[in-house]
This record gives sequence, C-alpha cells and structure tokens, in this order.
Amino acid sequence: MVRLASSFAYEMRPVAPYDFDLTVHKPAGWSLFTPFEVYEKGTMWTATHLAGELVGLRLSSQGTVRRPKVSVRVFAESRPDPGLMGEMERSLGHNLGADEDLGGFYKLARKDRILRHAVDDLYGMHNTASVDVFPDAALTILLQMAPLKRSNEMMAAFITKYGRTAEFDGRRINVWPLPRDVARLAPARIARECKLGYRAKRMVQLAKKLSGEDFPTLEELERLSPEEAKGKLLELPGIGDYSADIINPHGGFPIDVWSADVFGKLFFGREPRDKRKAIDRIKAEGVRRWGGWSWMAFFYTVQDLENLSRELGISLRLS
DNA sequence: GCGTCCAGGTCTACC
DNA sequence: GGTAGACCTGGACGC
Repeated sequence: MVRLASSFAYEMRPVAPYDFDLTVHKPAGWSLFTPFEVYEKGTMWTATHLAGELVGLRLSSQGTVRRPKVSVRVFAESRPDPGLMGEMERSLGHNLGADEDLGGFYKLARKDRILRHAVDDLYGMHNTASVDVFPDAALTILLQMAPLKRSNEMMAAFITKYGRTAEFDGRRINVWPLPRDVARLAPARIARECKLGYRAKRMVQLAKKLSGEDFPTLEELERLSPEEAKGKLLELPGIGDYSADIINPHGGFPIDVWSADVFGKLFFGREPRDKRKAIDRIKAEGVRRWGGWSWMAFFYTVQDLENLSRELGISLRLS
C-alpha cells in the first residue's frame, strides 16, 4: 500500500467535441488505466505510473461536450517539482485524448453506412492511451486463448499480487506492476499464483525485454511510422499481429475470432464459417474501407455494438 | 462424476 | 513462405 498524501489540481481543456463520461468510462467497459479504477456519478478515481511516479487521479467534468473542461487532481507521495508537474499534465492530456481532433474521422464516418450511426451514438468519445507499453502488452497476453471471464480473473490476480496499491482521496486502487518488478519473478510462481499457465513464461520474457534500456517507450513508438512501430512491437515475446495492433499507438485493425464474427456480419452480412481463416480477409476489408482511420473505426464500432445491432438490424454478439 | 473439447493467439518445427 | 500442432486452465457439455 502506498499512501499518496500530497496533491495538486488543474483544469484541462480538451479539443471539442469531448464527452468526458464516454471517454473515461467507455460503454464496452475498457478501463482507462487499471481494471480496479472506480467511476461514480461522473467522477473517475484511477491510478497509474505517470512520468515515472505512482499517482492517483480524480477526474470530473466541469464543462459540456462542446465546451469541455475537466477538473484534474493528481495525488503523489510527495509534491512534484514544477517541471515534473508540467510533464505530468502534458502526458495526462495525451493519455486522455484531450489533444485529439476528431474532425477528420467524423468527416469520413458521416459518409459510412456503419460509422455514421456510431459517431452519432458516441459523439465526443475520444480514444485514450496507456502511459507505458507493459500494461497493454500484458493485457493482450492474458486475452490469448482464454474466454474473457478467465482473462479477467488472470488479470485481477496478476495486478493485485505484483502491482502496488495507491491509497488516496479515501480510495484504494490497484495498479499494473512495473516490468522491472515482474522481470525478477519466476514464471512458475506466476503460473501457480495467478493460474496463467504457459502465459507466465511469456509475461516474464516480455517484462525483461521492456525493462531493458533499448526498447522504445510508447511516445517514442508514436514518433516512428505506424509500420516501424508495429515492427518494434512484433519483436516483443508473446506479441503477434493481433496484439501489436492493439498496443500500437498509431492504432491498427486488431481482428481476432470474436471481432471476426462482428465485422464479418457488418462487412459481408454473415458471420464467417471458419473465423480464424477469415481474419486476414476481414482485416484487409477494414483497412480498405477505413485506411488510416481503421483504429478509430474499430474503436467506435466495438463501443457501440448494442446500438448498431438495433440500428442496422444485425445481431452483433456482445461479450 | 468423469472424459472431452475448446477458448477474444503465438511460437516452433517441419515441409 | 506456408501451416499443423502444442500450449495452461477451467467451464461447458454429453454421457
């Protein structure tokens, strides 16, 4: 347990339109920084490592979708110096998608028979980003070859056993462990304590690679071309084409057997007979239709399945 | 109660 | 360069 007794506050002014609630508390249940974060009555309490420090965050909206203003309070062990505060504010703005202009995507989406519904339903929802590669990469390893329920159980055990707990503002939030801490663990121990099976070995290999000095940060990957960034991610143990498309800060079009079912119906009117074999064809069609906006199209679609099922008259399976 | 199958991929060996 | 088979674990299913 780490008590975060010091705090500072500021106001964030995201690029409009910005729907705070949809952005920090997404309809499909994707967490912002940790599955243990708490969202109640328009306020989000979450925690992460920001600019190298463990921080707790209390976020709430003080504005509207068209005139957005977000109240941010950052909790830390000790008061950061002005330079570190500035770095935290800059990073958090990027992580919360506050600097993202949705104009180009919305222009494309308004002309698309699928996306025009999604952008109406979720107007102002921004894409958010993790601070580091490790939480996203670890998440994708835990999603592999397991039903979602079991993935969630493995994730909860992994975070609570090896991650730190931030105590602030009357809340206790568990945070993803740092790769340097996981790198020191024996795979057999993780397998036993968290029931990760063969994934435990890959998790430690991943942590060792990411805690070394030569692997780029998410921000450094963002400065590379999308293809170069994906190439670097594919060097990580346990990370293949699907996982790299999820982690890539440039976004990809991550199709697995579940999303193959959804996008097979959306693109071709029926679910594929052999979902694994259909992945390449569905992925190619998504990239052909949406090009550089493929990730945003994927993101908006999977967050809006319930509405799209009704609006398009297609049964899209919800997880 | 018990055996079998398979799940929101990736890696490796083999051709 | 392409592909079959293995991989932990636990829930669903058939008997």
